[in-house]
Amino acid sequence: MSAGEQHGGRVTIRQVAVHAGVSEAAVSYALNGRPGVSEQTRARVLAAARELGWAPNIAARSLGTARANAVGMVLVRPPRVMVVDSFFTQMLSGVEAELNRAEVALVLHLVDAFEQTIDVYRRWYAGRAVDGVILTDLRHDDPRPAALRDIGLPGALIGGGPDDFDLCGLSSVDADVAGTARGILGYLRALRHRDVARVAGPADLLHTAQRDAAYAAAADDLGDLRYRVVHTNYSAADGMRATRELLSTAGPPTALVFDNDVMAAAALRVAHEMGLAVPADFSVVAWDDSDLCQITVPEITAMVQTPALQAELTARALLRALAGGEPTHVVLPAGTLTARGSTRPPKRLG
Amino acid sequence: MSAGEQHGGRVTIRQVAVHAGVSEAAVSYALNGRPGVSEQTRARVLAAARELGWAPNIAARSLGTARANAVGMVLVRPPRVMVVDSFFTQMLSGVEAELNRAEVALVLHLVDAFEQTIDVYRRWYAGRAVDGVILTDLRHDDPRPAALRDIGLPGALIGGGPDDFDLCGLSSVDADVAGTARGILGYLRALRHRDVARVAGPADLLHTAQRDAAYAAAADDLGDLRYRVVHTNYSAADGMRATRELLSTAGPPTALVFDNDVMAAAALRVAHEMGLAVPADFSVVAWDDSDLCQITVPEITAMVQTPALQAELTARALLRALAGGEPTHVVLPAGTLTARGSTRPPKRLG
DNA sequence: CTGAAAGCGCTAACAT
DNA sequence: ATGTTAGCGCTTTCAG
Repeated sequence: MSAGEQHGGRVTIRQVAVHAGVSEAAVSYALNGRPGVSEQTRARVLAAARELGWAPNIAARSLGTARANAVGMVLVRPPRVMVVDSFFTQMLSGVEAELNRAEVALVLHLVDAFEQTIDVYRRWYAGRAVDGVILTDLRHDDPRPAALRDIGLPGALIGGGPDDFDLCGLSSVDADVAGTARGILGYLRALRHRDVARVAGPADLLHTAQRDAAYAAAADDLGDLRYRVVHTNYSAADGMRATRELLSTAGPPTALVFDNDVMAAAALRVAHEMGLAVPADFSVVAWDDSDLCQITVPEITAMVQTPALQAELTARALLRALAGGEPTHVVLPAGTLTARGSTRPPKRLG
Repeated sequence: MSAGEQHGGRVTIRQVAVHAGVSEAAVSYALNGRPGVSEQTRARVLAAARELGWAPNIAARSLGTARANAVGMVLVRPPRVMVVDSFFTQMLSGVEAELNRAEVALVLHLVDAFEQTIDVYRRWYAGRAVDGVILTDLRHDDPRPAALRDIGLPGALIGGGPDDFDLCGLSSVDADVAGTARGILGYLRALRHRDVARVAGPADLLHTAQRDAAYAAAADDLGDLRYRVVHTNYSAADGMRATRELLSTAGPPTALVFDNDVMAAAALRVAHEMGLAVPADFSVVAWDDSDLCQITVPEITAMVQTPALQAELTARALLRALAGGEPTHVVLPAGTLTARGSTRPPKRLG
């Protein structure tokens, strides 16, 4: 609360200059921590700026430097179809953590249809509204990476890593899905489960495809484990549908693994409807952990993921790319399993 | 996909002008739908602009007009403490719906501590980063409205309406909390409940205070209904703590109402732990509805709210204020009750 | 190391 | 109805 703060905004660099008794250019240098000005002047300028409550005019700076100092994210409405709400908020938190550090703004844009996304990118690029974008929920044959390359707009990917997909020069940050899948199946196998079914997310998400491959490989490695999968749209209702389907087969699985926590919780209800008990009749594991996994009866065994960290590193990778760095591909450690009451050895051992 | 789109961005108004064979000013007029240019030229300009893939440079426009064409929201991290995740995403969706219509960008900013919010507002104002802000989760004696007035930054409130609070000239959009509270207690009373306890949100949220008053008044009106309340931090764990507390009293309530869906779901677990049955031993009602209320056993009776609409109208009110309009105070209809299996008449009728 | 001046792309007041 | 021009506030060359 220094003396001058009652001025309250809209102070120009010119006023700071006269206040400090130097030129506008000197102020600019001083404020941006550049050479070309003595330490003494710098100190005086900074003092004057603080005293007057100066803050840079975003538009003027952008216009001069041709940088928006902002990054954008386009989401498809409704969010719940693409990401679970809690995953989304954690992701947002991670992105912001990194952007705040760099004093870069986050511009959010929701579109009604996936196809509109690229138009937004084009507009953003043309208008220099953002310097780059962060992508999530890549789909099979997702047109966005190539579009970004064609447009010339930098980007970075949360998930949807390098394995089987042309990233078009974008950076990516993935979790170790192979390790996570091995962790889950290995854990169940150690409990003697030999028939595991998975209630997965939407088949067209790359995210899901990664897990498809990871689970299949992990099951293969174990050798004596039957593994099947049903895809859903991530909603509770669809998860229940899939769960019912799997449990209604002749020779139902002894363990069900879910691609998110909501569907896992919903499975407990299905069990109840079908007169089955968890974990007596079948075990349940959720890929993501959340409060939800701890308010059910029984509590749900879950793989703890780090979406906020993943998002934070993605934002960092984008900022590096904006600074001229090469694309990077980070893989975070596999999730850690928290065993709870929803898992135990199957009734009939194989 | 017109012919010229391969140009791909960064087209200036000057290029459009030469392409259309007119002056820069004429292009500006034509593009912004203003008088001062014939329909014929306008058409030609628009065609040229589309052909070249022109989009306005955000910074240049802002600098010229002294408007950012953006509104901001500052949230306190972690979001889950202040708003339930699903409420937050719905709110975001509503805000964006309105802003997109007006081609206004949304800038999101997360801070670690509530106190930092006003600094961000000040910086945003000084730098013309946003034209206005949307506030949520007003607290008791919240300093933000007055700060905005002092700073000179327009704003609008999601919730925290006009009743008992100096809004400092801000617009607000509220749900009819009084009506909702009456709806819930009336419904329970009609089932013959005469002893209802509430597991509420954080006491320092104005939001919660509104409900406190609404429930108290509704209980008073009914006359023969005992009502008590315990405040929580909205988390599942704290909700369970409060639920346990209430059910452990001598003469426990026959119905519990919850300020959010997560705590309501968590209460079912508490019931199980305590050897109680829902709705046999006590009924459960949630203020917000969500998928969660439909995957529990029993399903949870809930008040359906319209957070997206509330947020949308708030954004609209803000845009109106930016256009010079007077502050407005909208009150949305009370929530509608969806009765499910978690409620029924109490065992011992009063 | 410092000061003057040009220019980023647009809008809006001016002159034509 | 159209074209000319002067800024918006900042950064950044270029002389001093």
